[in-house]
Amino acid sequence: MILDARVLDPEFVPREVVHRDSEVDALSNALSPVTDGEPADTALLFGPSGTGKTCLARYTVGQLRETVIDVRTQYVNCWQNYSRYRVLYSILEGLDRTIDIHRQSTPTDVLLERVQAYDGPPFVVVLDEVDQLEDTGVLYDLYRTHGVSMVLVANREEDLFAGLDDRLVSRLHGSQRVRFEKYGVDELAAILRARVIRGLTEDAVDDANLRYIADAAAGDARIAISTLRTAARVADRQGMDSLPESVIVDAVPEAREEIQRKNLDQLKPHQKVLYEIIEEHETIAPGTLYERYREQVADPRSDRTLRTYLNKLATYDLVVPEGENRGRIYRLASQES
DNA sequence: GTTCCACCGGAAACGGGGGACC
DNA sequence: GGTCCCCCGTTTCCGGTGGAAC
Repeated sequence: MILDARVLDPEFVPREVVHRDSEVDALSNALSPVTDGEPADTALLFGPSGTGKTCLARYTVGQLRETVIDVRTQYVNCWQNYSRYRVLYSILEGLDRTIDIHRQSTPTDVLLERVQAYDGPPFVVVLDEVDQLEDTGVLYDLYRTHGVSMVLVANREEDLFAGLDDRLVSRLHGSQRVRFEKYGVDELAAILRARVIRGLTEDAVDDANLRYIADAAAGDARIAISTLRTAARVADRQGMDSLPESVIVDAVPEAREEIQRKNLDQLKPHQKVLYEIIEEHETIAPGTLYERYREQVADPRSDRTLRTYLNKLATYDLVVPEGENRGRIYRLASQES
């Protein structure tokens, strides 16, 4: 039943972007100077998870490469590349200039010098999840680098600007902003339909079931596509030639669990211990949490490190901190009231 | 109103791991 | 092989915040 599994991959960039025409136009306009060999202004993409920001950024930059011969591009995920060093290294990878750079011994300044020495055609850098950067100074570095144009992707404008250097904030003031709203059920169903046409056999799933998936995903395309993929995999394994409603209904919670499992798999052992302690209690105060943690591990980390871990868990949407100061408690995101 | 205390997070220091250089 | 340098995860230190207790 599955003809092309890549289409159901969360990273897949389709040949046509559905229901985001105005956003594509806005980003294309922002990048239009590149078609004349000039650097473009910084573009900022904001919106909740699963609204198509990353997909649209990759799609638009891909289109640019098809129409402009002389342009270079690089995609950097700031979640994985959160330090100044890693961002610069990743950018140099896009320029094929990492030969003789050693990740353990070459100073950051050398990487920056090498980026700033770039004198080729316009270079467009997409910095995804840019609000996850631990050192945002690299944005100022890049802003001042001639020939480099940035597309910054983040969930919330306030979160991004809160962490930025004042000089950069004022310079980004006039930048092109593209805002993404959650998809409606019809829009999500159309996105799924486009994937079904390219990835599954004809009539593998009817419109009513696609709308069911779209409705359950609550505006999040990532969850919708994950649900479709989970259902297709199950049906394919069982030798079915279409997706029955029962398989789709089961796939809805499974897809959410799969996303959560993937997040859990990325945790370090000590972070997992914290997660499991919070899981055991409905809610838990920080002091008690630290105490239980120290009881369970042989080589406990300091409380300060635990606070860093807990912030990480919150960023992964696994744990929710509630209240301030002495009233602070932690609970699992899946048990949110 | 004042003091105490739990909690948060920034900044600087520290140390491990790893590569370059002699 | 020894030394130097670098990044990065962690620790230490500490000031800020705000609710509780007096």
